[in-house]
Amino acid sequence: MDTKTLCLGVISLGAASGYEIKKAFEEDGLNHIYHTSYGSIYPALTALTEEGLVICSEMAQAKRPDKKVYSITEAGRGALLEALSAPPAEDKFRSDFLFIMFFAHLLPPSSVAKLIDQRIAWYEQNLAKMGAGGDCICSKGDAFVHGMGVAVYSSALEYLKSHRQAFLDQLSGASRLVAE
Amino acid sequence: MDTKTLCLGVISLGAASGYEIKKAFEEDGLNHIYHTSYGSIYPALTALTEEGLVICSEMAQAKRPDKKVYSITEAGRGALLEALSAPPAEDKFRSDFLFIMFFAHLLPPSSVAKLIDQRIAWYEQNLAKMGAGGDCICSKGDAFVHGMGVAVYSSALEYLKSHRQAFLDQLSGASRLVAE
DNA sequence: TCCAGCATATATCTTTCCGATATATACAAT
DNA sequence: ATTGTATATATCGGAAAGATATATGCTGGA
Repeated sequence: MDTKTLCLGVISLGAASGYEIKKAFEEDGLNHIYHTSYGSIYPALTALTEEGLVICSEMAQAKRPDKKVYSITEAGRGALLEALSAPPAEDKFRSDFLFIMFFAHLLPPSSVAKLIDQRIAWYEQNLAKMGAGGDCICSKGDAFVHGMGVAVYSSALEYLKSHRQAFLDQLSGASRLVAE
Repeated sequence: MDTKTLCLGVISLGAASGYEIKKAFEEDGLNHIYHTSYGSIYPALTALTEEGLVICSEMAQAKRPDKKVYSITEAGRGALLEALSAPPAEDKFRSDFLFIMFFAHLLPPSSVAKLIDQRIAWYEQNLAKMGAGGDCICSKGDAFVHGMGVAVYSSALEYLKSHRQAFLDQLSGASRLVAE
């Protein structure tokens, strides 16, 4: 999914600025689904405007920097539909945490324990936030995607809680054997 | 986690060529944890060699292209430990599938159904492969990471199976209302 | 009260990375 | 015989990520 499609999708739910698009991938419903950056968004919006897929209305704000609000055009809706209809690329998941866990035998068990505990706390915080369900830009698919996120995070949390101790025991057991 | 660290990690488990490093991120234990490409690996190996973190022994193979096997040095082990000790960056997850589901209301319900079914099949295949547990480069953390992967994929699969019908009903219900 | 920090808002620059492609060969299957 | 797959390295071009620059108002703590 290229950045242009990501922007087009958000704008299809309502006119938005580059700044608001970024927020949608940080706090609102698209959080955890996809990420993008200003370095990609602003050039994408320029390109979309040139292609006539969005139109830009510059809003001079009294005491703020000017805000450029983009709205989708009919051609834009067509392009979005086409992009969404293409066979989806495989999920791309990269986790520093899991990579480090893979090499946990190289680290002191106390560091590993700390990382796992931080991770558990992270899942708990996020699940609490998701449960509250405050932020969302509320498309139809939102509840479905959101529910899947909650299901997956819950199972990850449960796994960490229930396997933490055995894993740490295994690690210190192994290093104890080496020391003997 | 930059590509140099990813390569260093794999090489720390045993001497490997660029080709074998790539495979470790496709089929062996690091699958689903991180991805990388030849375009990143080969330059990274050159840089690691120049920095003295790995050494390269060129293996002339009779009837195959020469194979460059890289081994980690003591300095390399130090650099790896340092990189693994840094606070992990947040997971980066990007899913075309979930992005499309978020905009499912724009697509014909039959297309959405097809995508979900393909997804269910994908999880089933992968879980079968992971259950068999054939491929792994077997570090100590391998079982822990592998188990977490199985837990998460299982819950995703269960979620899709149990919510598929209600979601599709909701989508066609909504479009029926529009048509009336 | 003052100043730090945060939120709003756009833009660009550099480094890194991804995907595609080129090259070469052996082996298996059709 | 020919197609496809596996082994193996290397590089190019375009896309993206992350950091930084700029400007300003609001809020909260020292």
